[in-house]
Formats: sequence, C-alpha cells, structure tokens
Amino acid sequence: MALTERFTSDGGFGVATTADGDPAEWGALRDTLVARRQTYRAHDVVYFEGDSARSIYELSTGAVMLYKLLPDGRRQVVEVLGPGDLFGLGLHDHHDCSAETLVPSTVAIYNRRDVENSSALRDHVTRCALAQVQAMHDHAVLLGRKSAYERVATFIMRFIPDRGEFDCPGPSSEPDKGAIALTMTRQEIADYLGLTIETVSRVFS
Amino acid sequence: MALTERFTSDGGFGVATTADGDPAEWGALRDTLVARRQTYRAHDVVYFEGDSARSIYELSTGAVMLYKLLPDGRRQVVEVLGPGDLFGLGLHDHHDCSAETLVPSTVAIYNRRDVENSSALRDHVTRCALAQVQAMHDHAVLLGRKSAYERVATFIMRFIPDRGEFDCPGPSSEPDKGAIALTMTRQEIADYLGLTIETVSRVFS
DNA sequence: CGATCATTTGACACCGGTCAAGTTTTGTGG
DNA sequence: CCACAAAACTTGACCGGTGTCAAATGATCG
Repeated sequence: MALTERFTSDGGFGVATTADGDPAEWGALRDTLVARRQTYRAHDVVYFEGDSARSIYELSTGAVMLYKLLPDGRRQVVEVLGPGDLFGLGLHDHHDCSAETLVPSTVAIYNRRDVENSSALRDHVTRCALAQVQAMHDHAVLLGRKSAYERVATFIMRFIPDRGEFDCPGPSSEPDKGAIALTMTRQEIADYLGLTIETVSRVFS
Repeated sequence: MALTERFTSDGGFGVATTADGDPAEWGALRDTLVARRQTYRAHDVVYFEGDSARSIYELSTGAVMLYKLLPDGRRQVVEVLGPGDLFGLGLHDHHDCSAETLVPSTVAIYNRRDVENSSALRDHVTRCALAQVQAMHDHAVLLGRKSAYERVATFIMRFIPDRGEFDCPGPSSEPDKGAIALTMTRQEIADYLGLTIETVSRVFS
C-alpha cells in the first residue's frame, strides 16, 4: 500500500500545535483498517488488567479511564482519555491496566497485526504514546508533590477549561472534557487524584 | 549543582535518505545517524525544562533522571533511565522536564529531523515511549496509593533486583542497577518517591 | 413510598511533613 | 596525610493535613 509519509507532510512531531490533528487522508485510511466498532454504556469495562492484548482501541466518542488495582483493593486511575486517544497499547501481550468507560462511548478496534503493518497507524501510536508520557509526567507531579487542595484545583482546570484569565494548557474549548468532570463520580475523582472520597468532597466545599 | 555545557547547535543538517532497517542493522544504522556523542559527569544537567528540543538523546552508559519543578521549588523526579533508554522525546518544540545524570554517563544525540526520516529510529522511539508509559503507570500507583514504607520497598525491589525472597546472598548479578540506587542521593530518592528526605532516611532504618 | 447508592459532614487518629539539632561523609587546600 | 569546611545524612520533637470510621443527608429508580 502506498502510504504517504506523515511526518514529512506535517512537519514532524516537533510541531508546536497540539497533539491531535489528523491528516486528511487519515479518515479514509482508518476505515480500511478498523476491525470493528463497539459501543459501551457508562462504566462498562473494555478490558481488564491481565487480559491478553490482541487489539488496540481508539476512542471515537465519550471518555475512558485506565486504572490499576493493588491486591488489597486500592485503585489508582492512571489516565483519563478523550475522543481521538488510543489505548490498549503496550509492549507486552497482556494489558497492564484495566479500561473502563466514564460515559457512554464508541470505540474503534484495530488488530495489532494490522497496526504493525501500517506506517500511518504506527505513527499515530507514537504520537499518542508521546502525548501520554507527557501527561503522565504532569500527573506524577500532582500525585507526588501537590496538596489535596492543589490536586482538586488542577483537576478542575484540566477538565473544565476556558475558565477565564488563567490559560489552560492543552487543547482548549473542548466541550467533551467538561462533561467528563461532571460524570466522574467522587470515587473516580479520588482514585485519579490519589485522595479519598471524603477529602475530595471536603475540598469542593 | 555542577556547571554544565549547554547545547547551542545541533550540528549537521538532516540527511533525507531513509534506510529502512530491521533490528539487525540497528548498530550500523545508528552510527550513521548519531549527530554526536557527549559525556557527562555525575549530576550534570543535560537539558532544562523549557529548553528548545532539537535533538533526542539515547543513554549509552550511566543513569539519567527526568524531573519537573514547581514554581516554589518542589521537585518531582518522573523517570529514572538506564542504558538504552531514549529521552528528550515529546510532541512539543520544548522539553517538558529537565534531564540530569545520576552518575557519569555517555549519551548519543540524534537530530529530530533525522529521526523523523528513519523508520528504524521511529520504531525505537515508539518502543521506548510505550515502555515509559507502562513504567509511569506503575509509578502513578506508587505515588497515589502506597505508603512511605511501601514506596521505599518498591524502590529497593526495582533498583536492587535479584534479592530473591529475603535472604541476601551477597552482591547481585547486576551491579549497574544496584549502583544507581547507591548513587542516588536521599534527596533524589525522596523526590522520586514523593517523600521527604527525612522520611526516606527513617524508613531505611 | 421505600431501597439502594452517592455524597456530605463530623470526630478522631495517625502517617508523614516541618523544624531543629547532631553526626557522618565528602571535598579541598595546605 | 591532615585540617577544615561544606554537604549529606541521621535522629528527635512536634504538628498539621489526610485517612479512617461513623452517621446523616440527598439522589435515583422501581
């Protein structure tokens, strides 16, 4: 298949614009590679940690969280994803964390084998992984060095952007993200911020 | 803090030829793409957060940590890298965190332009980014949900492996990683684990 | 209207941060 | 090799922010 080199056409992954921004040919290309599409209700599990990872997933609409569990039941939400994000990536043959929808969502599913053979898809994986690494860096700062008050403040700024003076880094004016914050339960917020449900509730007051 | 040479230019302009390579030719291919190599002393800064990101770096020998600073001076070490790891990746044109050596290290430096044109290097970037995402997931669990005692225990298990069960029959088979743990200062360990220097010192007792 | 679940609020305890010595190690110059 | 200074580390006392436990209130849906 004659695939256009995406890195040369859009200036490489050093461009200053935001992480997404698929080229025009991406839509048509994607349709030929999608193995299937799936819809989920809110709080449905897409896969569990430890499941064999034969596919990768692209969130079309909705919101998904990735989380890990400790043996005693403690949970840490490690990522909150929005439309366009990929998940189910990884180098191993099993998923390293569980994936669960926050709201009703639609997901496109690719076979890993197809991804490996499509340079366009591989580049998409790379872009998404690099974006996720940087998001995780910020989250590590939040979890390791911020107070409960600061964590909640950061959370609000991240998922309810366009709140006036303070510039909100990242893709702005994305109405979906605001909805995520409202549909995340206190427990999910607490597990994302490394706090307890009671502390989150108190800080909101 | 040690004085450090800052990079002012990235050497030669990118060559457009794209040699497609499988891992077997990686060594030879890499040599043609390395813009230059650099050696650092312990605790030298490779780059600062916010520096323009024209190159990516491959750690050849030694150990490097990536960290972010809050305006008031709080620091969070977000990754600890060993030989073979890439750093300085990212979608933006500036580094999202600072990079500093833990021990004397040697680094291979590539031009971003060259990386974009080499599918072998791009695959390497992808693999490294995916590995880092999974490592960050584990670290998020540590920072968000583990006690001080558990954090230190996890840290020891990670950097001083081969301590089967609880009997410690002498030095392990991998002196490099053990050396990292021993050469990280208490401050660096604390900033990696999201603790204070005093807590780390106490838990070791 | 009642059952179940999510959220809020309160009282209390404790882990880990802060502040402050004191001790050991490292580095440097004579 | 020693002397001294600076940095790193340890240890102690105290306190505050969060977690824990418990109960009340509110929301959702048969």
